Amino acid sequence: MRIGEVARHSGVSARMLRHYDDLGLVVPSERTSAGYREYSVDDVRRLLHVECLRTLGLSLSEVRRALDEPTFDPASVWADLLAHTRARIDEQQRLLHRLEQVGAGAPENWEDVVDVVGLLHDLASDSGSRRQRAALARREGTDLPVETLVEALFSEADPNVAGALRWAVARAGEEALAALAGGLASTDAQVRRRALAAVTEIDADRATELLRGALADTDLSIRDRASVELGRRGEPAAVEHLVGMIVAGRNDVEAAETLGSLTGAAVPSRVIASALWTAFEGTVEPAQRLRLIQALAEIPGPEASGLLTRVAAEDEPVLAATAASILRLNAPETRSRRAFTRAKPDGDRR
Amino acid sequence: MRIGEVARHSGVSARMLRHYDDLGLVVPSERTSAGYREYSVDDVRRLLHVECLRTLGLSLSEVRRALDEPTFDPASVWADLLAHTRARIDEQQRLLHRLEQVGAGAPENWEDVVDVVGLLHDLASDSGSRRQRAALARREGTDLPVETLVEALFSEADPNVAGALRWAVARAGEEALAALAGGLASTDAQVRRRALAAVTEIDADRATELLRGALADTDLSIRDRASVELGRRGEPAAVEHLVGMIVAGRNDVEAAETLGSLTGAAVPSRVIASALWTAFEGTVEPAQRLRLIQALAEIPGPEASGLLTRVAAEDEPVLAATAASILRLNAPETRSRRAFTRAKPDGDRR
DNA sequence: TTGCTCCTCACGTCACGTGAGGTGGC
DNA sequence: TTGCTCCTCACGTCACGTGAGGTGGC
Repeated sequence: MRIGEVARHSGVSARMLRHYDDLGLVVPSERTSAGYREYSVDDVRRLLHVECLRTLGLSLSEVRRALDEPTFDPASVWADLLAHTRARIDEQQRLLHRLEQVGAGAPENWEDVVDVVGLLHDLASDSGSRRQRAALARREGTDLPVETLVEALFSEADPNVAGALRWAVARAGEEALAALAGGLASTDAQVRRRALAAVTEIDADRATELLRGALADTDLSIRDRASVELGRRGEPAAVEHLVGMIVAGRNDVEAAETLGSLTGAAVPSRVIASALWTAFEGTVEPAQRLRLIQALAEIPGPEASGLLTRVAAEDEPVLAATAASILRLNAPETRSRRAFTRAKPDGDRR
Repeated sequence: MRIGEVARHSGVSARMLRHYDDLGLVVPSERTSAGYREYSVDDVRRLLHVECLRTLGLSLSEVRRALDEPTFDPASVWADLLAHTRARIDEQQRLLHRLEQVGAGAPENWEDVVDVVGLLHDLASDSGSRRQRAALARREGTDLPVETLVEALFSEADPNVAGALRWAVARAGEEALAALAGGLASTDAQVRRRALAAVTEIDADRATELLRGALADTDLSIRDRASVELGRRGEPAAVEHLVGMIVAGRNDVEAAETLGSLTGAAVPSRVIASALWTAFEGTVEPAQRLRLIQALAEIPGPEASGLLTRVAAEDEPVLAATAASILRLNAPETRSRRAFTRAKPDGDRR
C-alpha cells in the first residue's frame, strides 16, 4: 500500500505518516524504485497499534518505547497518565466554574470582566480583610452573582467576613433564596446553619417558608434559630418549639421574649399563656418551672397574670415569691420604670 | 521597575515579559539609556490584567484584542470558551474512563494493552457482530473487567449481543454481582431489567439475595422475573407473587410450573395448594378461576387433588370438567404419557 | 499529454524554556 | 575588579498543517 491509501484507511494524514517515518515509529518496510513508501500489512498493523496507544494519551515517544523497548512496563506510565488526566479534568472544571461565575453577570466590557475576576480572586484569598473587601465591593456593572456570594458564605469561617457576606447576600433579596435553599438542603449542618443565618436577614414570604422548613431540621441549634426568627415574624408555628427551648433552658430569655412579641400579632396571648402553663404542669424540675414562670412575665393579658397569681398563692416558696415579684413589676405603675432599667439580654438569665 | 523585579512580583518569567513586549501586549513605556526595559505602574497594571484574562483561558492574541479593541465584545468569546472547556472536560473524562477500564486488568505488556483497547473499541462499535465477538473474546491476560462488560450489557439493545454479554458476565460469577447490584439500583427500569436477567444466570447466595430485593421493584415485569427465578431456586418468598401472576394471567403457565417445582423443596405442597385455593375463593372471574385450577394441576400431593375433586364435584360445568380432566391426566397410569406429550411452553396457555 | 500521486525541504503554529555571547551598573 | 542584571538572537519543544518546487505512473 502506498501512503495515500494507508492515510485513507487509517485516518492518519499522509503528513503524519511521513512524520512517523522520520521518527522511526512506523517505517514502511519497502520503497519503490522511485522512492515511494510501500506499507506492508505488518506496517499497517503497527500503525494501528500506534493509534490505539495514542487514544490512551501516550506521547509519540512513549508509544515508540512501548512498541520497541521490551523493558518499558505499562505500569510505569499508568499512574502518570491517570494522575495527569485527573489533574486536567480538575483544572478544566475549576476554569469552567470561573467562566460561569464571571459570565453570570453578563459583563459588557473587558474592564468589568477583569474586575469580577479580581473580586473572585479576593473572595478566595487567604486574607480575611481581602475577602471582606471583596464581599462588600460595589461597582456598577461588576456585581458578583448571588450564587457566588452564597457559595463563599457557606465556607466562610471568619465571623466578620461571614457578616459582610450575609449583608451582601441579603442585598440581593429574594433572588438569593434559591441558592440559600440549596444550602439548607446540604448534608453539612455547618452549611445549613450558615444558610439559615442568611435567610433570617431576608424579609420575604419565601424566606419565611424556608424558615418553616428548617423547623424540621435534624440539628437542634438550627431548629432553635428558625423558631426564634419565625416567632419574630409572627408565625404561630414557632410557639411549640419556643416553649421547648424555655423548658430545656436553651436561649430561654430570647425564646420568652419572642413569645412575648408574638402575642397580639398572630397568636392570642391566651393561647401562649396556656402553652406555657401546660409545660409548667408537665414538669416538676424547679429550674424548668422557674424559667416557665419567668417566661410568663413576658406575656401580656389577664390569662398570664391569672396564672402567675395562682402560682404566687399556691406554689412552693421560691416559685411563689418569683411569681409575686413578677406581678409587682408588671403592675401598671412599675412597667414604665422597668422598661428603662432592663437592657435586652442576648444570652440566658440564670 | 526593571524586568527582573516585575517578574518576581508578577510570577511571569522575564522571558515571557520580553515575549509580551515583542507581541505588543505589554510594552514597557520606557527604556534606560542602556536599553533596559523600565515598567511603569500602569505597565504593571496592564500586565496584571493580561494575566487575569489568561486565567479565563483566553489566548494571548485574544487578550490583546480584549485590551486594545473597544469593539471586541466579551460575549463573542464567552460561548466559545464555555463550549471548548466543556468539550475538553468531556474528552478527558472519556479518556480517564478508558484508562481505568484498561488499567483494571493490570496488563503486563503493551500487547495486552492494545488487545484490551481493541476489545473496548469493538464493544462500543455500531456493528452487533463486532460487539458480540468482543463480548465472547477470550485471550489470556486480556480479559475485559466485569464492570465494563456489565456496563455494556446495561446499554445493549441487541438480544443476541446481550445474551453473549450475560454469558460473559455470568462467567465472572460472584465478582459480577457488585456491578449488577448497581444496575438494579438504577432509576432506569430498562437497566434494572437487564441487570436482573444477568443476575438470574448467576448461581450464588448473593445473587439470590439480589433477586429477593427485586421483589420490591416498582416495575411489575421485574417483580415477575424475580419471582419466577426465586421460585426456581426454591425460595418460599416467591409464592405469593407467583400466585398473583396466575390470577392476573401474566406468564401464568411459567408461574404455575415454578410453583410446582417449589413443592417439596422448601415449601410443603400443602401450603402452595392452599395459597392457590385462597386466591380461587377470592375471585369470581371465570378466566382467573380456570387458571388457578390449571395451576393446581402442577401441585403434587393429596391437598391439590382433594381441592380439584371438590371443584369437579361442586363447581360450574366448565370448571368442573377441567378439574375432572386434570384429575384423570394426573392419575398414576397417565402421568408418564403426559410427560412425553407435553413440551415445556414458554408463554401463556390460553 | 494530462491529472493524479508521491517525493523532499521547510516554514508556521503556540506559549513558552534554555542557552550563547555580550554589556551595563554598583 | 567582581558578581549581578540585563540585552538580543536563536534554537528546541510537540504534533501537526500547509505550502513550494519537482517528479513518477497510468
